[in-house]
Amino acid sequence: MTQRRTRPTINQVAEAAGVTKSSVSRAFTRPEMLSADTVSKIFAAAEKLGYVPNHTARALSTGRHGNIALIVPDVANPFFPPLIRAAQAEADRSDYCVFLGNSDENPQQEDKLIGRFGGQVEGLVLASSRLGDEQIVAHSTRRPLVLINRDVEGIPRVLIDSATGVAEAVEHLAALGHKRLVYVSGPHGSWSNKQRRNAVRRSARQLGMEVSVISNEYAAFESGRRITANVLATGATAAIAFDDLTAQGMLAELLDRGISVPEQFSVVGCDDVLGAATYPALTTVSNRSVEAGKTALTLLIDILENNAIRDVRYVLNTSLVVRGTTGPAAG
Amino acid sequence: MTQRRTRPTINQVAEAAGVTKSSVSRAFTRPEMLSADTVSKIFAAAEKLGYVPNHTARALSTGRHGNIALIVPDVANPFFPPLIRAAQAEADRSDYCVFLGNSDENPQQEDKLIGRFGGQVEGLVLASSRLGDEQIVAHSTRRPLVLINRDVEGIPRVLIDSATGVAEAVEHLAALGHKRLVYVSGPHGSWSNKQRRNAVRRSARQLGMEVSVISNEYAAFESGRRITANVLATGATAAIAFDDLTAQGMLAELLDRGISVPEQFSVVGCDDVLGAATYPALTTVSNRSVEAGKTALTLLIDILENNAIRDVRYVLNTSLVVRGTTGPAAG
DNA sequence: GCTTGACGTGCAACCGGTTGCATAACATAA
DNA sequence: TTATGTTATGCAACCGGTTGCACGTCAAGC
Repeated sequence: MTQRRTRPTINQVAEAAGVTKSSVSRAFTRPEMLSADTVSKIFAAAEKLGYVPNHTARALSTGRHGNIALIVPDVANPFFPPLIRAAQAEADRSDYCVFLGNSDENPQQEDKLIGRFGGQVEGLVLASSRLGDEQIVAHSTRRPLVLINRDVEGIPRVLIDSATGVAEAVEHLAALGHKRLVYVSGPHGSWSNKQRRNAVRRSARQLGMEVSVISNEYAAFESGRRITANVLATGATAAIAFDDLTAQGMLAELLDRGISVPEQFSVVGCDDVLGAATYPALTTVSNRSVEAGKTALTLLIDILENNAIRDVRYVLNTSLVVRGTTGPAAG
Repeated sequence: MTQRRTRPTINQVAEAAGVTKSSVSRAFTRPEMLSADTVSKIFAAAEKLGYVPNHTARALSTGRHGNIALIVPDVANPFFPPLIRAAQAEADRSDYCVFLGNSDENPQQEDKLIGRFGGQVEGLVLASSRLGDEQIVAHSTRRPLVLINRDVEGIPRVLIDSATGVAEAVEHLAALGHKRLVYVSGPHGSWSNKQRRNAVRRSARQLGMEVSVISNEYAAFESGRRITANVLATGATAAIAFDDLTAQGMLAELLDRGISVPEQFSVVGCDDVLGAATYPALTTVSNRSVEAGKTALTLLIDILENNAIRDVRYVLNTSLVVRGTTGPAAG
């Protein structure tokens, strides 16, 4: 393997160009301060030596490193990758680099990551944070913070309002003649979960439907399978699940138990992460995660560059996407 | 919004503790050099002021920032999130922070990202890189590099050998009586694609089967749907797709065309990213992406910490996972 | 021809740590 | 008691840039 040469420094360029390092520095940051001659002389020397300004040194003296951190509970949850991708693209447009953190749905891990990233980022985006409000507020005093799917007063936040879509789902089921309904919960600390649960309850009450709530800490395919027995035990004819993964697990389990969907039981998911890829294709609540990721980054960058300190609460509405897992109530 | 206080520096801690900054520095890096008394005095002062060493400054003088970069072609492709997650977890265990880059399957973008990250990472992992060999070699002279699913001589690499699994798939189809086979290609620059295509051809030749290759630049659900007509036009009775997403798109399209799977047509995917979530459940080639991510990071960290410069070529074998989309040849 | 101002460049301090070397304090051995 | 070694701490240079200020030069204005 070839030897890794140490990179040339500003001083070497200065010497090669016959100027001081101040001028080299200015040539790269504020060339309009220098004569055109000097600038081109410096660029020529830099080019020849293969000089690239040292990011770390620059960050130390300016206090700006152009990094931001994005922390999510679970990269592998299909809700996040499109969000991550959108955020990353938006960061890139403004020449920011993004640190990605995976908290494993664990507040302690999330806290630890924030600490570790803390020193080298200018701002953070926390998606579906599992931290307590006080911790979030505490972190926000240290550096700019934008939240996704978490509603904390005074902190800029982007919220995907699944309540609108969930309400539509309940109405849809009511219209199909369903009377008894189950809501299958998601992670405990999840703001979206609370929001969805409340929306189901509220709409159901208005429509005179009965609702049971079944808890299910870790939202995923397998746990969806597992809680299906409990769901059926309630005697309900339809279920709304915290997310598509849970719904998909339920679908598989119902199929295995010989319960046909939607003839004998209706299932609604949330987040539309699977497209039409389940069988039957899943009726679900639309997802705005790409917009959420992009918006959060736009917001954060705006705060960083314009020192725009404001209390933004950006809400993205959702709606019901009717596919094949909902039908008239059995019996 | 509350005022963001500037963080205390090493000097303030030194003053508060009645020592010089050298001692404070040592208290945090090599406490065994100091008397227990001094250390606890310093820690007490640091604690009281809320001091945290400045990562940037430390990086500048030591040349080590404890960051690594991971670049993937598409975060939203379900092959990568588990890999990313595993890599991130492994990095975390050794206190490294990870930058995530999304190249959008674009070599230029990939190159740009490497450049942007370059100055602030100690090493890079390129997953399924779309760069040319020379570019990869060039980058590797600058700083440690580990490749995933890319086989470049002299550069540490972790390869998921889908050839073994793909060969099994071809044998499986032959055993079911299929004579004509299609391989649906993936991205042009993809090493995995080349490997899979060759494996299909080789095994088919040995088993006396006929193979057509259909190209399909962007591997995804929609493009899988789109190329299905071409696949059927070949007269084949079975297809092996570059990845599960493509296979899933084909499944949907076949269903829409009233062609039943596996009775009339057999489909095999690759990477096992969908689990049993398709309908029928997809027969596919197993995926070792979690191990790949973890191994790549272990390798990189080993290189960084032990200066272990070696030409590693780590191969992870795969095998066929038979589910419900393959059956006896029609007619 | 002298003042004034604009412009281009250099000087030196600073960002916040780390580290090789010198030295003081103290313990041990002769 | 003095020489010798060990240990804990301080001094100051260094990492590689940025930036406020001072200074010298040259052209325009009177």
